[in-house]
Amino acid sequence: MAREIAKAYEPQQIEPRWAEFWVKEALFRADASAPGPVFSIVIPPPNVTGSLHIGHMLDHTEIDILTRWHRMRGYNTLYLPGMDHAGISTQRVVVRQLAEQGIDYRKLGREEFERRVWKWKEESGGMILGQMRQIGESCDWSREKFTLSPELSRVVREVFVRLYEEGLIYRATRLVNWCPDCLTVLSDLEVAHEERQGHLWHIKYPIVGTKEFLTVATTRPETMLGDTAVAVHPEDERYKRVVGRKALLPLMNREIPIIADEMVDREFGTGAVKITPAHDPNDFETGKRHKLAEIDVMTDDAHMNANAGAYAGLDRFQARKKIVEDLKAQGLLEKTTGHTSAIGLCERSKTVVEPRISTQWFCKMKPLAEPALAAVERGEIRMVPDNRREEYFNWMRNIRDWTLSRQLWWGHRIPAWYCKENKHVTVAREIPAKCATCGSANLEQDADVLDTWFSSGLWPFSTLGWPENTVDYKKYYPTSLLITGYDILFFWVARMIMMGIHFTGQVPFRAVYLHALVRTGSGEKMSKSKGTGLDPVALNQQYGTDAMRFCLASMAAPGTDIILSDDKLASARNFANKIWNAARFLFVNLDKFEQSGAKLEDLAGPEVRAKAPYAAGGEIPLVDAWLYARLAETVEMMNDALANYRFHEAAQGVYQFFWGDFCDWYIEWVKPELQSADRERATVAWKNLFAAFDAALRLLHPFMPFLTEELWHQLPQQAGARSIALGRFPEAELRWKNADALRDVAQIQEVVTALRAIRAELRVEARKKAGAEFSTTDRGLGDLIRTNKEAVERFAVLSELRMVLNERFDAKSGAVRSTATFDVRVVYSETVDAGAEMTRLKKEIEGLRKAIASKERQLGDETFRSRAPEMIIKGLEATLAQQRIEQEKLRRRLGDLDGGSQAAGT
RNA sequence: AGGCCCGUAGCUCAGUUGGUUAGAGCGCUACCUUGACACGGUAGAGGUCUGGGGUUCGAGUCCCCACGGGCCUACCA
Repeated sequence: MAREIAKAYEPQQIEPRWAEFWVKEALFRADASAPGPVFSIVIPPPNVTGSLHIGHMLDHTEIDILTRWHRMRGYNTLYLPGMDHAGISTQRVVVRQLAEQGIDYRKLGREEFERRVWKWKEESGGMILGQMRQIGESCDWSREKFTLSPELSRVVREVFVRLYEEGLIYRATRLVNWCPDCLTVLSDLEVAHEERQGHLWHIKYPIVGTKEFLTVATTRPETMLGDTAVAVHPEDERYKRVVGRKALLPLMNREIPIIADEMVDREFGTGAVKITPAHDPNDFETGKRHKLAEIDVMTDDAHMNANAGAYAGLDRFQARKKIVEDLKAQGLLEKTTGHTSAIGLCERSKTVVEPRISTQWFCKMKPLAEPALAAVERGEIRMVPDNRREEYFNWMRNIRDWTLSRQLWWGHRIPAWYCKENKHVTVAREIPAKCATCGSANLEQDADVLDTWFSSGLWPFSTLGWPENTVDYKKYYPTSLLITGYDILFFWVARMIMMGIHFTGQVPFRAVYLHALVRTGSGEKMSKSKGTGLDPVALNQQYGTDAMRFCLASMAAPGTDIILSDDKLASARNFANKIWNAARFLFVNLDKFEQSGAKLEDLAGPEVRAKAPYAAGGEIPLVDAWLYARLAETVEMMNDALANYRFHEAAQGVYQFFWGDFCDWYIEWVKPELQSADRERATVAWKNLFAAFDAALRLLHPFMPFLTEELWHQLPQQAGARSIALGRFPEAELRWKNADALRDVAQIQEVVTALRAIRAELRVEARKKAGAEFSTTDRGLGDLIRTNKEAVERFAVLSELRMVLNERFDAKSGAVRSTATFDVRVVYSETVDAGAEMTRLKKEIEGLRKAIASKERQLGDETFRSRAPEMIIKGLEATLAQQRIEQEKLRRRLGDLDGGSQAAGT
C-alpha cells in the first residue's frame, strides 16, 4: 500500500483535527488519585473581554511546553484554565454596546444591567478560551474556572469578611485616583504614568491689606478654584513676613490663609504653593496638618461643579483654558513656562486620572507583605530570572494600602450592609437579616464592587476548592509554578503570594517564571491601539501553530525581550517542514522496502522500538551508536534546560539534533542500508531509524504538539495508546551513551568536510566522482577511516579514497587539506588556483601564529603555571602541540606552492 | 529622584561558576533543481565583544567611570 504524503507540511490541514481530538477525548483531564509526583499550574487568568494576543501566545506556549514535558515524564499533571471577570473592561464594553442601541445602562438598573453582562459573557465573552483550544493547549477543561462564578464568589466573600474581622480591611475617606471616564476609583497600580509636555502657570494672588502679590506656580490652574491656602517654606526669607496674612484667591474672591509648611520646595517655581486639599495628594496631607477646608470643585465626570463659581459646568480642560484667559485679562498671570511632568492615566480608558476625595474600602498591606517578602527572601518561592527579586522586594517594602472598592456594577459586590437607622456597618458572609446593634431590618448593601485583582489574588487556591479541604486542594496546592510576564509582577504575583500565605499558610506556588515581552521590529511594546500588535491567530494560520510555538520558544531566553519577525517565523516553519519531510522520506522508502515483504509492525512496533539500537553482525553499527549517543546527550541537555526555564536552549538543542544530526548525517549515512540486499543489515537499519525517529518526535512534542501527534499516529502504537502527549519523554538511556562513537563520527565528519571543502575549492561538479587520498600517522584514525571508507566516499562523492599511510603530499596535482592528525588530497584534472590557495594558507597560518604565540607566552609564565588549574595547563599544552603540527604542515604546503608558482613563472 | 536591565557578526540574539582559535538563526557569497525536503543541499566570508580605567597569571564574563538605548517605582506643585 503506497502512502500519500504531501510534499510540504500543511499545518492548516492537520491542526484543527488534533485540537478537536484533544478536547473531545478529554486527554488532559487530571486525576487527583493518580500516582506520581505532582505538577500543577494555574493559568494567569486572562480577561473575559480579551482575545489571544501575542503576549498570551508566548505565555501559554511556555506553560504548555512545561506542562506537556512534565506529563510525558510521568507527573500527575494539572493545567487549570479559566478567566477573570475584568470589572472595568467588561462594564465598558457592555455599556458601549448598550449606548449604541440608544440605551443608558443606568436607566436599566443594576439587576437588569448585570443580566445583560452575563448574557454578553455567554455569547461573546471568553473568546480566548476557544482560541486556547484551537492552539492545542493541554488544559483540563473540566476544571475551567471564572472569578465571578458563584463558587469563586463565595471564596471572595469569605476572604473579605476574614480580612475585615482581622482589621485588615477598613473604610476611610481619602484622596484617591479617580477615572472620570470609567467613573470609578482606581488603585495605584491601575494608574500609568506618562511624561507629557505641559506648562507651569505663574499666578499672582493679591495679599489682603497690601498692594503686593504672592505668586504661585501651578500645572493645573483649574484646581485653584478649590484652593484653601497658599503655603511657603517656614525658613524662606522671601516670604517670612507674609506668613499669617491672607491672600485673595483670584476669580473666586475668597480669602485664604498664607501658611508655612516644610513640604514646600523653595527651589521649585516661585517657592509659594497653592494648596488644594481636595485635588492633590500633597495638598490633602498639608490640609490635614493645617485643618484646612477641602473644597471639591469637580463632578465625577470631571466637569466643574457648583463650587467652581462661574466655571461650573465646564469640562476641566475647558475650564483651565478659560481660567488662564481670565487671569491674563485681569493681569494676574505673571508668566507661563514650559514644564514636563509625569501625569497619571487610567490604564483602561487612557483618561487623565483626577485625584479626588472619596470614601472607599481599603486593605492594609504591610501585615500581608511582610510574610510574602520573607517567603521569597528565604527561597520558598524561586523567582526566575532572580534579578526580578529586587523589584519585588522594593515594591513590597514600600507597599501602600490597596483601594479595593470600585464604583461598578460588574463584579463582587462588597459584603457590607449599612443600617439606615444608626449607620452601623455589618460585614457578613450571608445577607444579614438585621442590624447587629439596633436590630433594625432596614439595611442597605454597599453599592460598590471589589477590584477584579482582589479575586485574581486568590486564584491559585480559590480554583482548587479552598476553603474546603477538597481532594484537588490537597493534591494540587501549592501549585508548582506560575508563569507570567514581568509587567504584572505586582498585579498578580505579589498579591497571590500575599493572599496565598495569609489564607492557606503556604506559598501559592513554588516558583515564578517571569517571561519577557514580545516587541515589534522597532523594539517597542506592541500595542493594539497603535496598530503595532501582531495577531497570533493570523500568524498561526500562516505559519502553523507549531512553528509559532517553536519560534517563540527558541527566542525565549530568560530576561530578554523578544522581537518577532517574519524571518524568524519562516525559519521555524522551515523546521516543521524539515520534520515533515524526514517522515516523508521514511514512509516513501518504506513503501519500497515493504514490497520485499517487510512489515511496518516488525520494523517500528512499540516493543521493537523499545530495544533499539539493534546490532548487525553482532555489533551496533557506528553511526547508530553515534546517533543514540547524541540522542542521550540531547535528552539530558533538554531536561536540564527546561528545568531551568531555558526554553531557547532546549529548542535549539532539539533543532540541532533533528536537523544537524538526524537529517544531515544519520539519514544520509543509512540511506544505502535501508535498501540493502543484505536482509539483516536492512532490517536493523530500519529498526534503528524508526526508533530514533519516534524518540525525536517525543522530544519535539512539547514544542510542536500538532505535527508530532500527526506523525506519531502513523507509526504503530500500543493497543489503546491514544496520543503522543500521553507517551513518555525519552530518557537518556545508559546503554545509549557512547563517548567513542561520538568521537569517531566527529572525526569522520571532519575528514568528510575537509574533502568537500577541497571539492568546492577546485569547483568539481557536484555529481562528479573524484579520486582522493588520505594520510595519517594516527593508527586508530587510519583504521577508522578504512572501516568507514564507503561512507566517506559517498559523503564526499569520491570514486575512491586511497589510504596512503604516512605519505606526504606534494603540490603537483589536486588540492590538500591538513589538520594536525591527517591530510587529504583530491585528485582532479583542474589545477588549484595557487594564488587563492596561498591567500587562504597565509590567513590560516597567521591565525595559528597568534594562537601559538599567546599560548607560548602563557605557558612560559611561571605565575601562570603555578596558579592555573592543571586541566587548563594540560589543555593548552595539548592544543599548542596540535597547532604547531598544523602550522608546520601549512607552512610546508605554502612553500611547495610558492616554489611551484615560481618554477612555473620561469 | 530611586532602582533594574541592555549595548557581542549586516540584522535578531546565545555565551552557565572569569580559563584552550567567541557561537546560533536570518541575511550575504559561490556552487548544486541529486528520487524526503529549494520551506532544500554543500562550502565559505564576516565580530576582538560601545569607549576608557581597574582587579587578575588570565576578562565578552568581576569592579569603577563615561556614552548610548530600554523598563519599573515615586505626591515635586
